[in-house]
Amino acid sequence: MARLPVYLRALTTLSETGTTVCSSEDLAAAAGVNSAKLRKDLSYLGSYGTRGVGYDVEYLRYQIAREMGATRDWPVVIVGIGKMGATRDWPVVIVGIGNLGHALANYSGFRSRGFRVVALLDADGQRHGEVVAGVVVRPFSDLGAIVREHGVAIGVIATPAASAQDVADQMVEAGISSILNFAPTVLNVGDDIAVSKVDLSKELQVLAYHEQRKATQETA
Amino acid sequence: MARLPVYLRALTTLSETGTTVCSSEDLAAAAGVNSAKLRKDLSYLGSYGTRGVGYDVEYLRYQIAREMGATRDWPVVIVGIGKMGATRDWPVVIVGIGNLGHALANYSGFRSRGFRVVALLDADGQRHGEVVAGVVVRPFSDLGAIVREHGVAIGVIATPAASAQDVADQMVEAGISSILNFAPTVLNVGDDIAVSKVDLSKELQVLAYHEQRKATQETA
DNA sequence: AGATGTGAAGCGGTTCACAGCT
DNA sequence: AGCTGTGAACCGCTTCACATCT
Repeated sequence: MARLPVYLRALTTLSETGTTVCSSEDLAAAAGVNSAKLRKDLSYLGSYGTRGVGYDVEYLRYQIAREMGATRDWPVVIVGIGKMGATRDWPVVIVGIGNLGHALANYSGFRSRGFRVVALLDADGQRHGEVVAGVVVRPFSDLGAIVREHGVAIGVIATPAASAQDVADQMVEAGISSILNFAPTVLNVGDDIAVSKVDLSKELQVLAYHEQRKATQETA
Repeated sequence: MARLPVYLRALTTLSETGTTVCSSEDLAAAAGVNSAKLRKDLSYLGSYGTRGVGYDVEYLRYQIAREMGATRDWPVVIVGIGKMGATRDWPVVIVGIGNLGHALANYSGFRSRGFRVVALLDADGQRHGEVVAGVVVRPFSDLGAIVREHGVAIGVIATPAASAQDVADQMVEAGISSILNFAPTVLNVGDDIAVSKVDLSKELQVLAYHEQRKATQETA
C-alpha cells in the first residue's frame, strides 16, 4: 500500500518525541488520514495492535518496515545529471546550472531511508568524471555493467522527456525492474516493471488551477 | 481536474510532431489514460470535439489552457498559447534553499510553463546574498514584503520537516493561498488553502516495497 | 462509417458502526 | 471503559455501451 511510507514516518516522529504507545486516532492524525482508514490498512498487515490500548510504536514500526523491505539496503542508479526539464535537448542553455539529478544525488532523504546512490550516468560527455555527492558521473552506456555489478533493481530517470523512454527501455534491458520517472512523459514498459512518476510542474499547475478557480468565483 | 496539465502536455507534444487533429484514442494514449476517461473529462469543459473526426489539437489546447488559468490577460493568452500553453504568469516563492530548493530554482520546467520564481528565502543567514538561478537568496522574514510586492499566490516549501509547519503558517499569514510542500510532513492549514504534496523518498519506498513483494513471491 | 458525448453499470477505496477483546 | 479489527453501507471515479452527430 502506498500509505505505508507515510505511516512509517509518522511512527518515527512519534518515537522521537518519546511516545511508546499510540491509538489509531493519534497515529492517523500524525499521518494525515482518518483513524478508520488507518486501522483498515494496518489490519492487512496483521493484528499488531492491542484492543483497549493501542499500538506499540516500536513494534508496529518494525512490522511496517519489514513489510516494506526497508530492513535491507537498496542500491539505486540515477540517470540524467543535466538538462532536466528541457522539453528538448538544449545543452548550451543548461550547462553550468544546477539541476534535479544533481539535487537528487545530494538529497539526504534518500540516504537516510536506505537508498544508496551507486552510480550517476549522463549521456553528456562533458559531465563525465565530474564528482557529485561523492560519486563520479559516468557514461550512460555503463548502465548494464553497473546494474550487474551492484545488483541494482531501482532506477531514477531525471532526463528530458525526449530521452526518457529510451532510457527506460535500456534500464529494463539491463535488468532494472522499478523506475522512478521525473520526466513529464508516460513510459511504455511491461507490466512487470513498477513505475512511479513525479511531475513537478504538473503539481504547480494544479495549484494554479485552484487559484484560477478562486479568482473567478470571487468575481461571480 | 488534476489531469488537465497532463492533457495539455500531451497536446503540446502532438502539436510539435505536426498533428493537427487527433481522436480521443490518440490523445488518451499520449496522456497515459484510457479514451473513455479522457472523453468524460473533456466533456466537463464543453463540447470541443467533432463527432466522426476527433479534436482539433490547437483549439483543444487553447480551451484547456484557458480553463487552467487564463481568464485574465487576454492578449497574453493568445501569444503565450502558441508556445507553451501558459496563459498567464504565476509568481512563486521558494522557501528553503538546500539541495532540493536549489534544484527547483533552476528547474526550467517551471519557467516554461508560466511560473516565475520571484524570491528564494532561507532561514540560514549563511546563504543570504547567494545568487541562485539569477535570484538572490533573502531572509525568510522578507516573506510578507515579497508577497505584497509581487502579488504572490503560490509558495513552495523545500525545508526540513521540522520547519515546514511554521513556514506554512507564515505563508498563509502573508496571504499565500496555494502551497506546494516537499517536506515529509502533513501541513495543518485552513481548507481555503490548497496544498499539493510531493514526497520524493516516499516514491522510492513504494518502489522498494514492490521489489520486496516480487522477491518474496519468487521464493514462495 | 467513425468518433464524440453521456446515462448507467461497475468497482475499488473510504467511512460507518459495532462486535469483540483487554 | 476503551480501542482494535472488520463486515457492511457508501460514495465517487472509472468503464461500458450506445445514442447521436458529422
